Amino acid sequence: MPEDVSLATVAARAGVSVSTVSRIVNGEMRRASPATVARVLDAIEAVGYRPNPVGRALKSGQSQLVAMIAANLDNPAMATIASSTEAALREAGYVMVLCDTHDRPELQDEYLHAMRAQMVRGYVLVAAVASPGLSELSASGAPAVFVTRRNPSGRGPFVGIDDRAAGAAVADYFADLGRRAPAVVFPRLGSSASRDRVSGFLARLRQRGWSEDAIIRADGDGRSHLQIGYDAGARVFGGRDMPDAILCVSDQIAYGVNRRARERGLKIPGDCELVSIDGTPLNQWVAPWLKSIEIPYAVYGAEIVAGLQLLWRGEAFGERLLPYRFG
Amino acid sequence: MPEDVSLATVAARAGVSVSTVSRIVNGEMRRASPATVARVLDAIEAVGYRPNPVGRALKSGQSQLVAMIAANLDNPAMATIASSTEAALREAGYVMVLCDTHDRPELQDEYLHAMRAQMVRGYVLVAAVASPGLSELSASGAPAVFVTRRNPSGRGPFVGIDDRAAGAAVADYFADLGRRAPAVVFPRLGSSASRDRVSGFLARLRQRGWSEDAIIRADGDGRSHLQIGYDAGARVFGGRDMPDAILCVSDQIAYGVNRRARERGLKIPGDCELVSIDGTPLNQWVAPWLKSIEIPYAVYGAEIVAGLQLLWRGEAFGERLLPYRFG
DNA sequence: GACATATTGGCAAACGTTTGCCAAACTGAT
DNA sequence: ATCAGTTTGGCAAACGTTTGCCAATATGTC
Repeated sequence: MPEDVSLATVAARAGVSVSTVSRIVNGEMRRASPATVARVLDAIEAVGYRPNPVGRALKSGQSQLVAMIAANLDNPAMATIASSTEAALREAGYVMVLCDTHDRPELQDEYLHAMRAQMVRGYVLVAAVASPGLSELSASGAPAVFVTRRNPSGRGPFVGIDDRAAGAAVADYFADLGRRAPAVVFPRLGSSASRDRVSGFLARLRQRGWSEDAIIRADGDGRSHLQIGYDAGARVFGGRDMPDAILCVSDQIAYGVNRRARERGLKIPGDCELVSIDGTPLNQWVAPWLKSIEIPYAVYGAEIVAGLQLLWRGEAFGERLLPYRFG
Repeated sequence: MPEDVSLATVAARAGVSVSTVSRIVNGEMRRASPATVARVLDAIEAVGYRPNPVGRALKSGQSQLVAMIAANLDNPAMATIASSTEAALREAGYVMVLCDTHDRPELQDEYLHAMRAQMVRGYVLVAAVASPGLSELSASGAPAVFVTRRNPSGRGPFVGIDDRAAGAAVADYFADLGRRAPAVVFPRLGSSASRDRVSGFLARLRQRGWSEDAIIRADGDGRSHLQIGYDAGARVFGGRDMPDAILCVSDQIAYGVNRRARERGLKIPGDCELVSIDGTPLNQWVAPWLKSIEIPYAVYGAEIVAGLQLLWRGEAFGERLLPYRFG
């Protein structure tokens, strides 16, 4: 494998200059006679030339790299987003660099700097958290798409679902089902997504006749939604008013709540119905007791890349709310 | 944010040449007088200089990129490996590029080519599949670490567990427990890992008195272990001899088998004990009925990077078998 | 045949780095 | 004062690419 083939190799073999080869490689066919083009194409084929992305990046100031900065890859929802985005980017000729911030602002900033140094073409920020570097990024006008959570510092292109509507849909479901004591469990330090889901849920319940304090609320601390659910479950199931229906703003929170319920000997969904928002496919296998708003994470990738391409072309791209299913 | 600071910027400000700055940046302190060094360091600080990895890569022929080529990011085990590797690489000053092959050899080859073009420093191959490009890679002597599955074409540095021993441990567990009708469920097109787990399990059972055909075997097709388990479950539970203990070679297979058992009204682990090999932390939340050989995926990252660093230094690195826990 | 105008292709600079080599300046010994 | 040896620092080439500009050749018009 002679991996030292460059434009010069091809040029020498075809008996033309480097610039001519470069132009032909880049599709500028009318800058050379058909005969020359053919000769060059043959030479390219013969020596197995592939453009060097590094040389290109240096010259043009832009690499083919796209940075995905995600809060926590251990969350299956994010893993699916990463996976589908990677596929869509490859399809479009780009390469994905994956950065896991573990929800820590300093790490996020470190990555943002490192990625800028790599001259990445764009940024995909999944569940980004507020940080100085992020404000900088927003201000710089670099192509960035926010996913799941909206840009914490200012506006920015967004891919996600209508979180308020999703919350409201669950409220309707509970109400229509005749549940009397609804509850909601969410992370204390909420993202825009969590907040919107909760507020949509609460607003709709109020519309449908519940008083503010008839709705049980429980939040939890930390970055593990599993733990948040488990902790909140202790309070929810330990109080005097047992809920008969709980909205968990993520699958993982529902897993935590369910574990607590199990430990307390409660039947789910018999004693208390659980609904989550996420609906990853794994649920059908390991959590059949869980009803969910299913977010189409597997198609996020295509939407994200479409958004990036709009931004690259200088066109507007505000937000793209994807349809969810209540399954 | 003036992101056009280069060595030249610093050099101009410090009143020295570019080469001097470069040498100081790279720690060659004795090539300049202390006074100069101080001046340059100040200038670096003042203009906020950060070396440009692209220029560096072009000159040196090596980027700071490390390619992780993984078979399927939707599998939580792989997601954990990816996540921990990413953290360890960052720690060591590298940047991880993530490629998801969806278990398809052509895609794997496409990625291998693309990554070589990116002048990546090394390769991490998680559950790699045999392919022409992979043979080439092995032959080229590029730094590559194989994870979970051994190099399908030839030998190569490996990070994983002792799969045969793990299989044997489960056999011992079943035997000690007094189970009479053990079974094993595995993917038909097995990786080295699957094969070793199964053969270790079978060998130990034979040692302990089982005849070859007293052990129920069921395999399944396709790339989804969930589906494999579900399909195999139909056969296992539908046969005349009901197993009273099943080894599933992965968590996801166990999820599939369990779903089938549930649908048939079987009690797990009452009617039939399930043991899997993987033991991702999620099990404790959503699959308390499952006993597992717990593989420490979260520490794979550190091992992988340590292995890469050995390879980079030209030192030998055969294989690293990590301890597992039976929990 | 003279001239304008396309067409075709090469030269050279630039992107940010690293590094071999050479030159100046300094050190100290004679 | 001379010389050798060392320290200090710059010049310039190279990595692979892109692109503005200019030169040469070909084509067309009168």
